[in-house]
Amino acid sequence: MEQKKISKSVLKRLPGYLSYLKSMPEGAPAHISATALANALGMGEVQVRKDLAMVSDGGRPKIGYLRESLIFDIEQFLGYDNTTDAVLIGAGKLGQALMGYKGFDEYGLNILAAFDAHPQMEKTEEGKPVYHISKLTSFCRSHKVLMGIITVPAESAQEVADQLIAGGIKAIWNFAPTHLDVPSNILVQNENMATSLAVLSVHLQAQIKEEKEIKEKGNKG
Amino acid sequence: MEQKKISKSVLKRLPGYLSYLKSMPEGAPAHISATALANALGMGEVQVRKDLAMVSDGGRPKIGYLRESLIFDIEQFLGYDNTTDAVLIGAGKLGQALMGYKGFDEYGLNILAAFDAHPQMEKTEEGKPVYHISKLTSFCRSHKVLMGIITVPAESAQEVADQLIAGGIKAIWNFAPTHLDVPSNILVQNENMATSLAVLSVHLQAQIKEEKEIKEKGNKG
DNA sequence: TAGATTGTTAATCGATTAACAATC
DNA sequence: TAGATTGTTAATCGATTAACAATC
Repeated sequence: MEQKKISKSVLKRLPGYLSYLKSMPEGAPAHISATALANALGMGEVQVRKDLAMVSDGGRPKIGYLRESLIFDIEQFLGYDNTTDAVLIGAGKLGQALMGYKGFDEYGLNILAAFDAHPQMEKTEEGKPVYHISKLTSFCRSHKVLMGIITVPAESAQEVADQLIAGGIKAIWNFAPTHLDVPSNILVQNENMATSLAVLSVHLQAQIKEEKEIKEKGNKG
Repeated sequence: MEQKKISKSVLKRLPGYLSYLKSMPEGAPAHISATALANALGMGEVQVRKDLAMVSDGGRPKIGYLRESLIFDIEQFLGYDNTTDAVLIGAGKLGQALMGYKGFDEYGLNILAAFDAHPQMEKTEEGKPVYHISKLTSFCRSHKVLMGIITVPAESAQEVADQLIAGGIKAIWNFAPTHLDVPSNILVQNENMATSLAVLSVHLQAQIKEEKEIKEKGNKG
């Protein structure tokens, strides 16, 4: 391995391998082949092998990869070993759901606090503080926060992004369904439900159309 | 236009255009050029033009596309005009957040009911019924539901998917962080937070490393 | 008419897949 | 040894970008 530049497509597949590997029972064999992984996840085995080559220092022919070190290598590569502090803006339902999600630990993500234009409470159920949005920029600066999670309505998202950037943030996880304008050194990762829905919707349309055609043929025949 | 087969990459960009177009104020000009759209969304103008060509029946040189009909065309293409009924399984925080999200109307998505292994309530805040999971398959069949939204923990996701498929569902929106094994005619769209987090995490790692190097250089110099 | 903008055709780029040699 | 599996090199595929002709 050792830092060939990784492509985004590969990067996006790594969490899938990781989660599958971690979900395997203790009793499972210590080694796993790319072939087995590929079959389990419904992927091509060559692709899996190439992906793994990017992060691991190799498997053994006929045996495969040591599961334990594969997990370690992927986690290390993804930076799940060192914790990232984050703030979340918008303590609505989605925001609260994210604040309450225990699983983020596993990804090295630690949400320090929530911010809201109209805080309804002082602390979330999990005991994380909820501050007024006016404190956002200074909080980010003083806590050296590098990541912001935006769960406000689309209208306020750009404004929030600007404040985050003013606070020194380098990456934004954007759940608001809108495009954010940011300097080129800031990464915006859009969690866009609309995108997924589009894919689903178009698939269903095709399905419905297909069924209708079959039915019509049946009636005529 | 007229049904050239659309690629997934194009499909995924359409909601972005749509949302931008819809967000424009009433007072804005009736026409918009691909160039303007591209600049607003930080994309290449050729790409935008090609994408629009897939769904619209053309703009006019020097003038651009009629905004109104572009919106109509994209919505039609994405099937947002006819409503899709869906069920949601897993009435936890995320599930409730999705149940309560008003914006799905806009995408033609209508969540009929929620199902849970241990229902905590009879109805959600929004008045949608919450049933025991044992009713899932028969409900899907009798209501001819085509889409299932899975917001249960990873361990139970496959089981839920199987029940959905038994109920005749054709598309699954999967929020559980796990791979689902399904027949090839069923579409699974994974809403995978882990994927996004991986991208963000790797970006931040690179940022941190870069900063450290600059600082070290500064100290030496 | 001149020029902005469209749509198309060709060139480039990147990612996936196939073929094959290396190895335990 | 034989064969499963790895890793690499080459071929294919698809998507993006560039160049350019058409048009209002």
